[in-house]
Amino acid sequence: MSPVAPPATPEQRILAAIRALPRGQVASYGVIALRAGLPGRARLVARILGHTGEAGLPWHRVLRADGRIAFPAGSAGWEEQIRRLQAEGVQVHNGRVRLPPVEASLDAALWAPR
DNA sequence: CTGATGACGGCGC
DNA sequence: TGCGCCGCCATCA
Repeated sequence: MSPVAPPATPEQRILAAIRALPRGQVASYGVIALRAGLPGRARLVARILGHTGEAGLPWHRVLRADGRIAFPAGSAGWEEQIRRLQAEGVQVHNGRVRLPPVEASLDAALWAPR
């Protein structure tokens, strides 16, 4: 591997972070942004998801910070995401998922000044 | 350049 | 838990 920092555009790193989500595990937009090295860029993650048409991308494992589906309740995307999550064994109640608490270190990183 | 928009997020009530 | 307000960012009209 090259000893230098990974090239990758922000978009590439975000997509990589999403692909890295194990089956049956979920994460918020903010956490994905953190893992991509882009603290506070949750909205960028959302835009990428809506724009990319990459096949096989586990987009359904990305939820809002409060554990709810980002799509409007009742919409086609909303139902599709719930279906996919439940197919992986994720418990979804009324469009909401129990997210594991964010670690203090990540919490600090999120609030750290840029 | 200005204002609106969105698969967001934190905070207050 | 629910709802509204505001901040932040990239894109678009």
